[in-house]
Amino acid sequence: VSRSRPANRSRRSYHHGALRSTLLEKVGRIIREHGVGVVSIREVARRARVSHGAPAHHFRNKSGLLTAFAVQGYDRLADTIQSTIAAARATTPPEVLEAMGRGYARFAVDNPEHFRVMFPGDAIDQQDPAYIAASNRCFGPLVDIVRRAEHEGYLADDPMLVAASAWSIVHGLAALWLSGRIQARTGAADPDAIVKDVTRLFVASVMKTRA
Amino acid sequence: VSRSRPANRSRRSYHHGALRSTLLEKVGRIIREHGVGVVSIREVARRARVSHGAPAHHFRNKSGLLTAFAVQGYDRLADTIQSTIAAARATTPPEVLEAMGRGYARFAVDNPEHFRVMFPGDAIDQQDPAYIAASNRCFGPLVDIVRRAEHEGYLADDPMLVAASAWSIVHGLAALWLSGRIQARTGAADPDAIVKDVTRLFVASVMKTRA
DNA sequence: TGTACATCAGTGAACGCGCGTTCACTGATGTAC
DNA sequence: TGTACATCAGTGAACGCGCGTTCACTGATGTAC
Repeated sequence: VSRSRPANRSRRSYHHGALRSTLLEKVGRIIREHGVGVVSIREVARRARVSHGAPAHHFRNKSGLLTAFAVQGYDRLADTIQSTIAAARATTPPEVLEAMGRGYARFAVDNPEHFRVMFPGDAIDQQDPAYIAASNRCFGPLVDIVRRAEHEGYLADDPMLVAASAWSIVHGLAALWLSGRIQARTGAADPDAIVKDVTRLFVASVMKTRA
Repeated sequence: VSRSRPANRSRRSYHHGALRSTLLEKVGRIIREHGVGVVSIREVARRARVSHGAPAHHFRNKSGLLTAFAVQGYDRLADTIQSTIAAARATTPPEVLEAMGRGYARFAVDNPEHFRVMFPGDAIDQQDPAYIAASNRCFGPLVDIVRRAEHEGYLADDPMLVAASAWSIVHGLAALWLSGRIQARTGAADPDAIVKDVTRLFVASVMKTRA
């Protein structure tokens, strides 16, 4: 942001100042409004009120733009999971696992535009180091908690199987919710309620007995 | 297929004979090779060796083409689930539910191109009656089996909650497998093995006690 | 404080491309008589 | 069996469009002295 900003703020400065983050935000809006297939560099630039050549200074190409958007999504997912655990004051493995599931689904419902890009991921570069790192920040804590659960005697099954199952159930629920299937089939209107019920059912079933 | 087909089969007849099903098959190939975003009427027509105006005689427009492809997917999904139940000679609710889960995942792994179009479903017409009917053929049996399970005393939880959870876990597992996440994280190489483990874990947990 | 200059960030024209849809057309088929 | 004709299915030209990428450019910033 320029120090010498004139009193008349409608005079647009030649340099945008925060173009990178603005472009990512516009990507999100376009996906939310019209779907991933509609995202184009030119439309993103148009919404940011910048020439369509400008994004090239921040993202090598279209794939780079979408990959950066997915990375931002992973960062936010990791944050949401952590803050959900903290807000629930969860400490035991069942409490933590349930909070993680709720955080994951919460993120998907609140950030459908990120979730959609992060997951099938046709258009993004899965080799990108920032992408790999951000993705690891999400999966690491899940593995940690199931290992801890096993160590503390909460599990009767292989911890990696439990991790894969936990991830699957919450991912599937989020994906089906976003595509409108859960609402259509069960008449559910509140994602939080069904997320809570499903995660509770799963955690209670899998961690029923403490050795 | 023309009765008066000439001996020289390389002479292409003006009428294709089975263009509709050929076009759908080409859609599948394109998605498998390059992703949903790459499907275009012109490319589909090109692969079917037909002019790009021809598809309009079978599908109103691009959305109609993709919707028809999704409908075909739902039909195959319902068939796969039924035949998996039959092949396993499953009769009790836990056996049937587990077989349904395996069938669902089997379908996704074997028909990723259909699965990808059927689910986020950005590009398809969810109001299409054929679409709604085909989709119902898949969900109906799931509701039937959880209701039966409840009636026979296998469930401690609300049957619709169990149905939503079952669908979620198997859908999430399939989606994560198709996006390569499960393989990357667990080192699993055989989808059947992990599908079997996950469905068993779920069914055994949820239907543990018989009232 | 002032000046020169390198670097950064955004411009806008140009390129070549593939797309969806429409439409007048024509070859092939099948049916009525 | 033969003929007329309606209907069906595929053709290919034309339309207008938005796209990604490149590139010589210029305005703005910031740093060295």
